[in-house]
Amino acid sequence: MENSTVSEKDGGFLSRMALNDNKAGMEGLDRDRINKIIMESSKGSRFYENEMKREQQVNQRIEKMMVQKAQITEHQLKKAHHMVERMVAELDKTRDLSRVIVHVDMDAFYAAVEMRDCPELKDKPMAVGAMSMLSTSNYHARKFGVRAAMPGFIAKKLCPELVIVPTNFDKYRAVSHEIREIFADYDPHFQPMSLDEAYLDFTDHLEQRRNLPESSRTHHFNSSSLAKGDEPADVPQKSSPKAECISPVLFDDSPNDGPLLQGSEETGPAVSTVEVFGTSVEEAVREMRFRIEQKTQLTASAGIAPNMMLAKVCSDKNKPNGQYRLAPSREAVMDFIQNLPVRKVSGIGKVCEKMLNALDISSCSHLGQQMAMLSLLFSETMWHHFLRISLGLGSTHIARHEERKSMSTERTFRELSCTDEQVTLCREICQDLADDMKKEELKGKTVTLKLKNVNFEVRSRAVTLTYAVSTADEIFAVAKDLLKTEIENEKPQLLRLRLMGVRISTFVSGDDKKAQQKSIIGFLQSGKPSSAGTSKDVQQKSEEEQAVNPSTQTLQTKEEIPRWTRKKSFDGASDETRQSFFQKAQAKRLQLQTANGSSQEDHDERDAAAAVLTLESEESEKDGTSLVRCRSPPPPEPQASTSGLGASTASSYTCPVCFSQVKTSNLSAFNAHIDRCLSNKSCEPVPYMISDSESEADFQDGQLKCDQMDKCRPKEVQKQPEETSDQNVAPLMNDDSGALTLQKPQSHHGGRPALICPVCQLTQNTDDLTVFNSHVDLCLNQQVLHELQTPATVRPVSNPRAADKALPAARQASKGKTKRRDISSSAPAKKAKVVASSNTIDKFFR
DNA sequence: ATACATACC
DNA sequence: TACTGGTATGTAT
Repeated sequence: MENSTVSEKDGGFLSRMALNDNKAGMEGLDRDRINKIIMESSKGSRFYENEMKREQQVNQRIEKMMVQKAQITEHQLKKAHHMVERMVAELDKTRDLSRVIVHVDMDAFYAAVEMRDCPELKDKPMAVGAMSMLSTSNYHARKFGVRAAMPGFIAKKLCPELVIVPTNFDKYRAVSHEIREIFADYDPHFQPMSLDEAYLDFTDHLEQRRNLPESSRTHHFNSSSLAKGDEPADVPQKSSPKAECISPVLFDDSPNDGPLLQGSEETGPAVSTVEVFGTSVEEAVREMRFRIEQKTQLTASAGIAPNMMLAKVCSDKNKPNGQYRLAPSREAVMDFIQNLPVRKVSGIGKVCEKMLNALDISSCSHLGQQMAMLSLLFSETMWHHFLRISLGLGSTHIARHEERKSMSTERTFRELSCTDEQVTLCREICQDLADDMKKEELKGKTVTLKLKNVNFEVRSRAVTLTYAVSTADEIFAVAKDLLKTEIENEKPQLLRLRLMGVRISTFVSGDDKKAQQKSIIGFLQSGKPSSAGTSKDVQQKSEEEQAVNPSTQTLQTKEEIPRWTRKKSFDGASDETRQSFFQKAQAKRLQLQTANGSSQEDHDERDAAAAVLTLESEESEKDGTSLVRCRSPPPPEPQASTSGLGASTASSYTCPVCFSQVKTSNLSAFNAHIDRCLSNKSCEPVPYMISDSESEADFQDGQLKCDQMDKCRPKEVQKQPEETSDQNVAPLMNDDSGALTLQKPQSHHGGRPALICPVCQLTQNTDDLTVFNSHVDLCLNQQVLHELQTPATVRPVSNPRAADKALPAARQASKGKTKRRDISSSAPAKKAKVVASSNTIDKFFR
C-alpha cells in the first residue's frame, strides 16, 4: 500500500481528466463513452503522467486533511460551532438585499461570433481554437462532449465531424466593445470580467427607469442585421418576445427560452418591428439582452440576484439565451442555495470540490452544516469564504476595476532544448511583453520567468528589483539571468522546454515612476549631471526621473548617492557603518577583477577600479562616458549617440559586482544586470574569480555559448579549474587614504606584502591568498550579520563547517532558498563565496 | 519575497 | 503530432 491513491487510480483521476459537465449544454450525454475516449486519448502521454502526479498531490492533501479531521475532538468542534454560530449571526446582520446585481454572459461567445460570420457553420458541430486547444464550442458540439479547454485532437475523436475554426480575437474584441456600450447604458460602472462577461449594478438604472418614458423603453428590430444573419425574413414581422430568437440557430435544443417570454405581461401591445419593454428588473435585463442581440446577432444570458456571487450562478441557470432572477429575500436566497452544488460557485474549482466531497460536502447546504468542521480544517480565508457561500452572501457593490497587478506573456511550443534558441526566445517574449507594457505605460519591479518542461512541470523564478523596468532590454536583462540560472541548474542536462513566459508585477504608480527608478542610474548621473547620460536611454531616464535632482529623490537615492559618490564615506574610516557590506563586497570584486583581467594593465587599472568604487573618477569627469567604465580589453569604441546631441556613449559597461562586461548602451539594462548580480536570489554566489570570457555579451545577443555564461553564476557550475582561481586571487588592501584599493597579485614580484584583512584590519598570518581570501569572507559574513537586519543570503565560506559555526543565522536565513545543489558537495569549498542576496545596494545601507 | 497551486474565462 | 494564455489570489516557506 504505497499509498491509497494508487489503488484508486482512475477513480480519483477522473476528477482531473474527465469531462466536466458542470457547464451548460452538457445534459444527458453519454458520459461514460466520452470519458473513455478522453482517457484513451490521453493515456501514456506526458500530459497524462503529469496530471496523474498532480492528482496524487491532491489526494495526499486530502489524506492529510482527513487525518486532521480524525484528530478533532468533540470539545474543539463544540467550540468551533459556537464561534461559527456567532459569526453567522453577525454576517446575517450585514446581509444587504437592496442591490440588484446582474451578471451577463454571452452564449458560447467565440463560437457564436464565428457562426454568425459563417452561416455554413450553424448546423455543424464546431469549436473555436486549434488542434491543441479549444477555446469554446457551440452547443451542437457540446452534445458530443466537446467543450472549452479541451484539446482539439481529443474533440475530434469525440466528434469526427467537428469543425475547428481558428480564433479571431480582434473580432471578439470588436463585438465585446459593442456589448459593453450597451452595458454602460444600464450601469456606467459595470465590471467586465472578460470579453463576453460582465457584472452590472442595475439598482440605479431601475430607479431611473420608473420615470423613463415608454419611448425610451422601445427598441426596434434591426432588419439589416437580420439579413446578414441568414435568418428567415419573416422574423421581424413577429412582435412577440419570441422574435428575439433571431440569432443564428445556435440552440435548437435550447433548454428554455422561457424567461424571455415571462415578464412580457409588462410589455405593451405588440407593434410590428418594435418592442416596448417594461420597467421591472426582468424587463430591463430582457431589454438589454434584446439590444445586444439586435446589435450583434448574438445572444446573452443573464442572472439577476442581490449579490454578485448569486448573480453569477443565476446567469448559468437558463443558459443559453435565457435569464433567471433570484428574488431579494432571505428565504428565496436560502432556498436557492440549499441544493446548489458547491462547484457551481465561482471560486470553487476541481480541487476544492474534491476536498469538500471527501468531507461529504457537495451542496451549499452541506457547507453550512459542516462549518464548524470546516473552520478547523481550512484556513481562515477559506472557511470564511465557505461561510459566506453557505449563507448566500456575496459582494453587493461592484468595485470598479482596480489597477492591474501584473502583466505577462507566455508561449507554448514544441520541445526546445537548445540553449541559444531558448535565450533568443526569451528575448522575443520580453519584447512582446515590453510592447504590451508600453501600451499601458507600465513599469514594474518584479520580473518572473515561467518555464514548463516537456513533462509539463512548471517552474517560476522571480526577482524583485529596487527600480521599475519596462523596456525589452531591461526585462530581458533580468529574465535572461533567471533563465541562465535555470539552465545552469539543469546541467549537465539541457532544459527541455515546452513553454516560456515572462511576467512583470509590483508596478509602480504613475507618480512613483519617476522617483522609483533610479538605483545605479541615479548615482551614475549624480556624479556629473551635465555631461553624463548621453545615450538616449540615459537622457530619457534623466528627464523622467530627474535622478540628479535631490528634490525628487527617494529615500533610496538619498541613501545611495552620498555613500557611493562621496569619497568621504571611504575616507572617514571612523564611519564604520558606511563601510558597509556592499562596499566591501564591491572591493572584493574589484580585487578579483584586477587580478583577473588586467595583469597587463597596471596602475591605471587600479585607479580605475577605485574610481568605480567611489564613482568619482576624474576620468569620467573628463570624458562623456559613464562613471562605470568599460573594462574589457580592448575597450570597445564608444558608439555614436543616437540622441543627436553629438555626444557619445559607452557601448558596454562593466558590472561593478561581477565585473563582466555588459554589452549595452542602455543604462537601465545595465542596471538590471547589476541588480541581478547583487540580488542573486537563487543564492548563487558571485564568483570570486572571473573567467576571461565575456559571456554577458554572448547572452545579450542571444548567442550564448553554453559554457561561457558563468559570469554571475555560482561557483559550483563554473568550469574553470581551481588553480586558475588561486592565481587570480588578489588581496584587498587598505591604502593611506582609507579607501579600499587593490593589491595585485604579487607572486611574480617575489616579496609579498603582509596581507591585511580589509574588514577586521588585522594582518593575516599567511601568504596563501586562498586562505586569506577565506578569512576575508568570514569577516565579511560576520559583518553582514551585524549590519543587516534582514541578512542577505549567505553562502558557506571556505570551510563549510567553520561557516556553520560562525554563521548560524546566515544559515537560517538562507534555508529553504538554497534548495539547489549544495555547493560544498558539487564544487571545491574554497570557491564558495559570500554574496549579497538582498535586492540592491540601498538595502545594504539601511 | 518567492514558489507553487488553484481558479476563472 | 497534438493538452492554451492572461490575471488574480491563496498557501507555504
